[in-house]
Amino acid sequence: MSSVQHLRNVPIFSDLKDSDLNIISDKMISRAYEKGQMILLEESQGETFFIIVSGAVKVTRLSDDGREVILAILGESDFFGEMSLLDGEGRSANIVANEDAEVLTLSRRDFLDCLETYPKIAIALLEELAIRLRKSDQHIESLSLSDSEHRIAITLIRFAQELGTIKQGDVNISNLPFQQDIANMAGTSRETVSRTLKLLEEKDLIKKEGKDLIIYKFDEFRQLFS
Amino acid sequence: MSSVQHLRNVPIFSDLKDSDLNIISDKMISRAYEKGQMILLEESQGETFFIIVSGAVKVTRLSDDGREVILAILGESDFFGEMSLLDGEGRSANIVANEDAEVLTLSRRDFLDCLETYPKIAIALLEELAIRLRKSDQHIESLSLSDSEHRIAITLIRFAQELGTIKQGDVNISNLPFQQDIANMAGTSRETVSRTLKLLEEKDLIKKEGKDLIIYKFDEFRQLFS
DNA sequence: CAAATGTTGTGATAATCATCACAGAAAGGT
DNA sequence: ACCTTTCTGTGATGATTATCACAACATTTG
Repeated sequence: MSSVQHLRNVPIFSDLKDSDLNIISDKMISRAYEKGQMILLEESQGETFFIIVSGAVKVTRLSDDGREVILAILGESDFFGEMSLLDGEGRSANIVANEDAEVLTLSRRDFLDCLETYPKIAIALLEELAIRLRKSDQHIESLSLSDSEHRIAITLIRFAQELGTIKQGDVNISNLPFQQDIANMAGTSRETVSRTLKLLEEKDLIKKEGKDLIIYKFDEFRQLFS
Repeated sequence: MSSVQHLRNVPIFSDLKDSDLNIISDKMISRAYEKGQMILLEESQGETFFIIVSGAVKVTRLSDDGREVILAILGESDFFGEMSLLDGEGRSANIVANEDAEVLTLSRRDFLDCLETYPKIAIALLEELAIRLRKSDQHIESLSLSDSEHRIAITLIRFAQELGTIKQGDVNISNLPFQQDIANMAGTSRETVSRTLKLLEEKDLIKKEGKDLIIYKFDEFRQLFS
């Protein structure tokens, strides 16, 4: 797929005319990372805007003693790097390739020019940030008042919404992340994830099948853990 | 103070010329709420943008069983209501007056017009949302991997940054929120807040004085709980 | 000012969950 | 196919912290 066609899939660019997309696309540089590679470091100045063409990355924060908190897992057509471009602060999170990943990059200068030239992009970006803020708020709520079973269930729901495919009411998440990653998103321990998944399976709410995980009756499941 | 002068203090408007501010200011309507009054309800459609002229509000989410999570406490010159205007989703949080409060409001239509007419506002708003997202990320990190003492300390730091006054290295927070509110922000129980404040006082890190709370050597304190 | 209401302090108890420890399973590399 | 590494399952244990219960203190209101 050409890079223009990729851009067309990215929400913040979807309103633009082909001619404009071409102009932007010409300024972008393609890069590839392999699984586990660090794409952006917390310390570094954020000077680049990234769009994911294929693969997936995780957005993390690391504590002093090395424990990792996963804020989000991003996939195809998602973007990142915009935060420090916008507010000028240093990076607030690390980005690590969670699978082999291919990205398009735009320099700070070109990105900000885009915003000025195409106000629609700025407004679409506002929308996207509002959505992210909303998700963060839900995440905070869940960490604040749920027990680990709820937090893990909610994490599964997030995965289902991002990476799942629906089939007659059930959702299939293929390539479920490792238990350790689920734990780091849900704010709990790896062992608790293992035990809880078993528990949810015993309750016939989910089913593990190799690398896949099926959530039965997704709507009811969501209801259950609101 | 005239409402134009208030707008000048609001970061997203600070770049505008007086003449433009006047135009916007004319479209705004002033409203007053008293302590405890609900300003925005979770269910309702968000159709209004708010700027706080005086007083303070809390941004909360309520669980089914009635427990409250406080996402933020906003004060003078802060604004809210923009999220559902931007992404069209229903409200994600409740807003309650935490003290008697006076606000200026702008209708959905006028707000969106503003964004189109003054791209600078859109960009400034992007900046602000980026800052909020950053704070949310920190909040999530702290909830995920700190014990209650750390979480409470971090909550105090947030208050200090929003409402504190510095005096030779120490920060004075006058009108510290109730322990229950601190607990709801820190994701812990009211009793634990009580015990932890006592503990921090015994360590000579803070001091309670009536309604005030002093954090000694704020920089070191922040260091300590990063 | 008394009564009522709201807020804080503190002990006792129990529940949840992290941590440690290790075995078994799966995946990757050569 | 074998070895190595990574991932998962599961028991035992202890620490943290929520919850309950109630007294003391403070603030509001009639």
